[in-house]
Amino acid sequence: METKNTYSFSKKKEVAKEKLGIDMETNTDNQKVRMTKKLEKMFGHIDYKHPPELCPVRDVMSVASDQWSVLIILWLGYFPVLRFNKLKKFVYGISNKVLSQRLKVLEADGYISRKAYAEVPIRVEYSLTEFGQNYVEKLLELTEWMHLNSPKVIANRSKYGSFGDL
Amino acid sequence: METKNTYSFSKKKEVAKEKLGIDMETNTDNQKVRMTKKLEKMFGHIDYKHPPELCPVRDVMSVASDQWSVLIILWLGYFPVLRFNKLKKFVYGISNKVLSQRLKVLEADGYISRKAYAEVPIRVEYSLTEFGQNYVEKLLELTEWMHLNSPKVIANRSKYGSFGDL
DNA sequence: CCGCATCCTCTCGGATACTG
DNA sequence: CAGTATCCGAGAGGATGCGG
Repeated sequence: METKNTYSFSKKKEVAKEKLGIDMETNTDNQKVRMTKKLEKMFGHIDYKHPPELCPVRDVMSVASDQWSVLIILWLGYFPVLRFNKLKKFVYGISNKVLSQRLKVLEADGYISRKAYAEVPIRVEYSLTEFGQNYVEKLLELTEWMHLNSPKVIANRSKYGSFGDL
Repeated sequence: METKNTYSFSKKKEVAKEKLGIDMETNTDNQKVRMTKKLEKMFGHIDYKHPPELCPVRDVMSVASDQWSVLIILWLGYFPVLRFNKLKKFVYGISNKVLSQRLKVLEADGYISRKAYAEVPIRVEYSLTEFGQNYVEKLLELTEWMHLNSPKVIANRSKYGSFGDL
């Protein structure tokens, strides 16, 4: 998977130039070049004409960057372990159904672990796995940025006028 | 906004202990403590019982972490400037309607800029703003992680069984 | 207490056709 | 070319009630 690269950067540049009339060489800024390298790593190996279902990154991200999933993971990063109803309290506004769905998917994808204790009434504890801890760190970098910049965005938005929501 | 903190960490611990039966002091690991600090910065100032609509971070993130928005921003990070139909080709699978919606919102939120040239036929060029460049860097860190780890997730998923999608 | 099953609503988003 | 307008279907997600 690492070695196979059916769609190299030079090939991409070709396509960009010939089929789309875009000259990649206009990328001069260092920062942009670094960014392009990273993007190349992610997009370079795929043909942009292939069905998006074949892109595992899209797939995985759609779970991990889901609004509810993010909140669940963040709160589980905050508290070491949480039970279903506690979690529901923190992830304010989530319904039983959605919470339970997300928890199942997040468990399946390896972010969280679920421990059920055979008591009466039953007790279930959710916590982050090693992998989930790993992810929450990445996520925090993003949410930190969001926390920092959301005022700007809100300001922009109202300056721009009242357009659609999402 | 920075100084106002109606819901301090110690208060949070109180609530956690008294109302939810969670002892925050079980956080021993250094990494977890750092994480908790960050989370505190984001969640500490809000009462988790307040309506989620009041949380600007949720709001801003729902736009910025939207699947289509992410792809648009990434491709605009790859190519310095793209026109509507080029963009549509790269963000494979997106419809006119959604692309146009997302572009409008992303412009309103300050990530991208739109330049229309009064030619016939009309030409419109989209590119990242300074702010958008800023964001795409953050985003790339996350997508890099995704690119790196999606195989693990897929593996986990199939190991776990065939459960729901998303 | 956990969370599934059901029902029902309602928004998102795809397809197509049309205009400046 | 760059969108808008309209229609329509799928499915996400909320509320409730029940079972383990």
